[in-house]
Amino acid sequence: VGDPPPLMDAATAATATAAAALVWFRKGLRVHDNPALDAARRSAARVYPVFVLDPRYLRPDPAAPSPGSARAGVARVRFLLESLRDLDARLRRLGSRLLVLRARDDVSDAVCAALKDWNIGKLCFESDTEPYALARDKRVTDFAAASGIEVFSPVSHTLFDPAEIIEKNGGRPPLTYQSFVATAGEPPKPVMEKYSELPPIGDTGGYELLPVPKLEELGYGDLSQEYIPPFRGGETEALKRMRESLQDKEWVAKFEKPKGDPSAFLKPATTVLSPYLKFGCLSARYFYHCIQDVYRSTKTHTKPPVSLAGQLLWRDFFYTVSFGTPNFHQMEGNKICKQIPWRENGELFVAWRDGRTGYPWIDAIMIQLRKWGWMHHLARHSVACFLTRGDLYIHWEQGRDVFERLLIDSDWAINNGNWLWLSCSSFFYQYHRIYSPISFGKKYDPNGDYIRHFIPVLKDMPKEYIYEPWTAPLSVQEKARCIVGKDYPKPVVDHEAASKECRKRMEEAYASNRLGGNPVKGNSSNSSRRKFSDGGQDVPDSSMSKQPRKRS
DNA sequence: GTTATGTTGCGCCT
DNA sequence: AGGCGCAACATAAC
Ligand SMILES: Cc1cc2nc3c(=O)[nH]c(=O)nc-3n(C[C@H](O)[C@H](O)[C@H](O)COP(=O)(O)OP(=O)(O)OC[C@H]3O[C@@H](n4cnc5c(N)ncnc54)[C@H](O)[C@@H]3O)c2cc1C
Repeated sequence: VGDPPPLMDAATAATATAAAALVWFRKGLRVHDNPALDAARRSAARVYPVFVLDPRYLRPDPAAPSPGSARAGVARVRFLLESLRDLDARLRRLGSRLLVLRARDDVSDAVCAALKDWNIGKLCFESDTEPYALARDKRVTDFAAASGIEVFSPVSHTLFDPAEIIEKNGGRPPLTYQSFVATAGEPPKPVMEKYSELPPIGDTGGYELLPVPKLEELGYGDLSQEYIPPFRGGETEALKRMRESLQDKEWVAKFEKPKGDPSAFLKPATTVLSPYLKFGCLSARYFYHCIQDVYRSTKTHTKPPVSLAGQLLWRDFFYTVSFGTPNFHQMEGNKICKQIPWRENGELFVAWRDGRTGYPWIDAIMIQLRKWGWMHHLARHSVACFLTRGDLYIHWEQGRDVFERLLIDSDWAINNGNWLWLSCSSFFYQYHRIYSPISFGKKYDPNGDYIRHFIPVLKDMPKEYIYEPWTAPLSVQEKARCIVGKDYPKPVVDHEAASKECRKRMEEAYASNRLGGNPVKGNSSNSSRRKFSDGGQDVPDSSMSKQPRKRS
């Protein structure tokens, strides 16, 4: 169970020596538990720590629906730059520095050029299992192979190696959390050896070495303060935040995920370590390890899936399933995804995206997404359910795209996995359980403080009406200086009617998935069998109202 | 075939 | 704050 991978572990890698090693940072923006950096410093006399800026990720896109680049909201761009600045500072404390390169077009071209220009003998980078990353990295490793450059690419972004888990499970990814946990066992220990010095960087030839750019230098000039979330990027912040969270041992030991308050924003109910894990400012293995330390010091502690350690296992669960599932990020060609005829509706989609549905709970969450790039897990549930199976019946891929761009913790595997979950397309199928856009938030925050903070126009709406302002008498709306239909939108759908309609459509979609989608099992061999034996039992009519079971 | 299980619904009850 | 009925999905294990 605890066996280290047989090939390419840090010790093996360290035996080979090269004059110059290049450490390519992408995620994994940290010094602690960094096997790639560790291998480089042990095996080379000169180490070049490199990050390549991708203009498509960073350049402001004026056509985008909210501030940011085409691919990332400005909150995540800021978080990345802060993380790079911190990484540079931490490398400098070890006598090194971060070499920030700018890709002209393709990131892999820039890496290959540096490998050649600096005469690199060994390339080290953290393995990344996203399809985009696999394609990018293959271009580089192909070049390295052709140039005789040794490559070391350890798994250190996740607790486990997804490929290894899939192999252990008989070639298929485990599709339930429990089977995943049973297959996975205990994660490897983080590489935490302290050292005071890194090998110096070598000659960088004619390369112009610029510091990490400022947001303003990238063209983000007149940004309002509102787009500065209260979370700063970087490894230093990550370790500080983790230690603060773990300091309260009782809180850690009693952590039980569905019990948190999604409306808490001044002091969020969960750790908000997700953006740090996303960029690798914090090692998941180190975090997991520290949680286990806390557990050892308390009498009892909660268990997966609801415990804090269990949250990290969810992360690895989605990484593993996504790695082993072709077309994981879409409905088409995705074997684990229910085929559902989602509806096309640009107007409703834009209302959702821009926080103009007329349901303050939903809109406040979408505005928190746009401005902070982070919302509580259950808040994400609320808006994802509303967009898809709960109210609007719009494709989860459209919601996924919005989250992918705007979340500061935007993560391909986790985001897609959770959208599959919430839309009842995979993993979870109880489409009758629909979040109410009114009562769900109200039970945590009856006064509506969360709404008032993110939707200032509603700040004087009496609490009796703040979750349903369209029900407020006009005199109340006037007194609150918020006229529904003018200052704040009317609801785009009626939740009662819309959710009922959604249930019906889901039932139909599921029925046709059973008929058409699964012709493998239940064929003619048992078609002659009828349920005569049930004849004496009194089956309530309601249970018969659905499609008759056709098994022929 | 049947049965147990599954992180996170709502409304209503106490 | 927690328990219950509601209505009910899929998967794994037997
Ligand atoms: C529609 C939707 C989209 C999501 N998209 C993302 C995303 O792009 N990136 C992302 O990191 N999380 C995503 N999540 C999962 C979850 O909401 C966040 O990870 C969590 O809210 C982050 O806050 P935290 O760090 O305080 O979590 P904590 O509760 O403190 O958990 C600690 C860590 O565990 C991991 N984790 C927690 N919940 C989940 C989960 N459900 N699935 C996988 N890993 C989890 C995260 O890395 C998190 O940082 C999404 C959830 C939904 C419903």
